Amino acid sequence: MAVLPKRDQIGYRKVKEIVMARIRSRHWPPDTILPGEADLAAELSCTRTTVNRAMQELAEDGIVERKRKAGTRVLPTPVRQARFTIPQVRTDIEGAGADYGYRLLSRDVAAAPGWLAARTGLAARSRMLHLTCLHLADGAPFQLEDRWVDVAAVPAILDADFDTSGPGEWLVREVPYTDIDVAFFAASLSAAQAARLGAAPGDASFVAERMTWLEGDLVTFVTLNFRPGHRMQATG
Amino acid sequence: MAVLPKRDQIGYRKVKEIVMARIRSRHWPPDTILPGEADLAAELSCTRTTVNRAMQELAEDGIVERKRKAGTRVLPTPVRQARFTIPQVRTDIEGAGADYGYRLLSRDVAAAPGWLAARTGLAARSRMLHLTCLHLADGAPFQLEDRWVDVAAVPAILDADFDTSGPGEWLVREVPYTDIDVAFFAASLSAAQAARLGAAPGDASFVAERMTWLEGDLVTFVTLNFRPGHRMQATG
DNA sequence: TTCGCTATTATGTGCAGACATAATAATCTG
DNA sequence: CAGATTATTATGTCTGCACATAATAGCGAA
Repeated sequence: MAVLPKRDQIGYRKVKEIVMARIRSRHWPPDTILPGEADLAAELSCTRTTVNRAMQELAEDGIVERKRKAGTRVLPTPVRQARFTIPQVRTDIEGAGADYGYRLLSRDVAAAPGWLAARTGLAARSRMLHLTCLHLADGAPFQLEDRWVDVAAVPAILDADFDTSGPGEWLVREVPYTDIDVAFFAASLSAAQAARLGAAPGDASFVAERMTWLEGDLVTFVTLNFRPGHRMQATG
Repeated sequence: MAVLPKRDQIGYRKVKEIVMARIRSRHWPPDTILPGEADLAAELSCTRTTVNRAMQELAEDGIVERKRKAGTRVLPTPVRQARFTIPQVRTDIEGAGADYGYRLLSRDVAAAPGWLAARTGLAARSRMLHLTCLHLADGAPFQLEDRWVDVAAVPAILDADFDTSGPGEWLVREVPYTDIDVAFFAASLSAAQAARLGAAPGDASFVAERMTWLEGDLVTFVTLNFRPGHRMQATG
């Protein structure tokens, strides 16, 4: 049997491509107001629904800006956004083909320190579980984790056993959350941190800091120090 | 006139909310195969189209995984992704309410160095424009830019004037691209870098490294050293 | 049993039409 | 003419329906 001829109707992907090409080629330079969805649909002989989906995605991608009645405008400098998967240390390590290892370094319950309360809006005397642990890749120190968990928000945390696997995995499995804030920066390792990571004091460490929230209340605050040389990749 | 009673039909946002809530509450624990779109549509009294849109977005967000015939599965550890806008230094600085300043430090044309060719797949002898410049916030050094541009890909770059504004802005305005790779890491500042940034040699600097491509060919490679203390925020 | 075809089924995408909503443009009014 | 009101218009979203496509499950033949 002959292969059935593909229906050559135009789809939203194709529409996206066409519009992108026109924007890139300066056929529609920055700040241009694009033709309305109905016009484009007519030109490309598809329905407005299809054009709409394409345009919505272009808006999501930061290529255009849409406003009712005002129309769709080509953004001057494409506000391209990059995405990265929020680091999960076990996945990171195993994804790189290395063996994952873990060690609990310390565990204690204490009142939230002032700097933490100030940064997160916690009550100053909140009871927190404070954990530090080390994640290893092929036996070598990879990441140093310093975590605070609000006991009021997650009472069960006190009964959890973190001798053989980290609190991150337990939390992500057991505790719901609605929002995450992440920040990245560089810091010099203290003597204590360097010793844990098998690096030299003062070495530059890539640091991820994460706050996890459930409906506006802090669940956990964690600081992750990576071993010197670590790179975080993203793609736009 | 009385306010017209809002039609209380259910929309895709509401569907997303409901599904999210059920997943969070463990009503649908990880690895559950959700009811089919048709069933959900019936339960929520909306159409399959609406449910479909909601589920597509949940898949985009990394909450569920969808496969034809196999159905929609709740992911075990929500592969939440964070997005950040690819740093554009002027926007960053002005967005923080500071005055933007700029200085060109050096400009020369040279063959691509070996490490660059190796990392980008450029021909080893490609002619490149090499620029270094400094971006200032309220007069203080903020970011040190070290950029390579492929002259073959962007011939007009040789005629551009980078005395008063940076190559990043010129490129984003004039040159189309299709892909961006970004990497972030921490590095200790060399003596020369520290002098430029008004910091101390050995200080930890947050570094962004960016490769920009047009249909598989490198357009530009840039290394951005931020002043010590800089934080990059993202939100999930 | 195992290979290979076919039927089934859940998601993917498109069409046509309708009404909702936001924001601008046009018009009316003092 | 300024300010308020109304009309217009582009996008936002939903309803129903139809067919496409991928992947599994089930069946039959070697």
